[in-house]
Amino acid sequence: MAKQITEMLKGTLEGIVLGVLANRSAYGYEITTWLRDQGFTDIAEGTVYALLVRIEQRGLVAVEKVPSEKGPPRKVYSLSDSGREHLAEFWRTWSFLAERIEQLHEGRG
Amino acid sequence: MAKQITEMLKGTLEGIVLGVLANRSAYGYEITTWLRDQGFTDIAEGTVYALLVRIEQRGLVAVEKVPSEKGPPRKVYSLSDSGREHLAEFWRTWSFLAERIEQLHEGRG
DNA sequence: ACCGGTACATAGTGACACGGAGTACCGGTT
DNA sequence: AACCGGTACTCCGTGTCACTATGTACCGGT
Repeated sequence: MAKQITEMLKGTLEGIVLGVLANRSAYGYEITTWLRDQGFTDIAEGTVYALLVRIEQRGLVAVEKVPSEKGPPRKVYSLSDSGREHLAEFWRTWSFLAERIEQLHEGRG
Repeated sequence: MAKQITEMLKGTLEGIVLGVLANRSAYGYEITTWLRDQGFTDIAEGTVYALLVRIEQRGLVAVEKVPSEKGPPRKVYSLSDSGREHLAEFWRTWSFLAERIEQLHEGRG
């Protein structure tokens, strides 16, 4: 699972994170841990934080600072309306791409 | 707003092209036309040519120059053994990613 | 002579994941 | 008190990739 996943995550990681936030609010460290548990073992911590900053600046998420008993305060992100729309668009784009790739995979290319 | 597809194609477009070449040899212009027919209307011609140069330099494809009746000579690409391996790895990586994203989509995130 | 379709090439730009390092807060061990 | 590991976030530099824009060149038909 070498370098191919790195390039594939471009564009999809944002959708994944938005998808997670669609289910429940979460903070960066939590999301990183969740991704690792899902098998994305190579995802860099910095990558997730940078992504969160980006989607916050675009207004796709709202942030709330919440104190933690175990360390520095957490930045808890939740999906905004704009983020929900963006996520819907992501699913449409993803479906389009996945459909065609699956066709190729099944040899009907 | 098909800017999402631009980022999503990073990493996947290479796999798509390799997938096409797994079925039959093809040249750049032909591949571009095929992609457009498949619905990838925004794929730039230059993108495909640049990709082909890249995978040729990595030894994933072999090239043969073939004269055309309608224009300049075509560069016909065919998959090498190394390319076939790379494609297999692509399918593994893709399946891994697609599986997790589909789970998210179905709300089991 | 011109135009449109065929066919390939490439320099510059922007977006994004990654590697690596750093800051800070906390509880438990020594 | 000093140290360490887990928690939690930040930032800079790098490489890769698709896109934009443009250019070259070959060909047949008008």
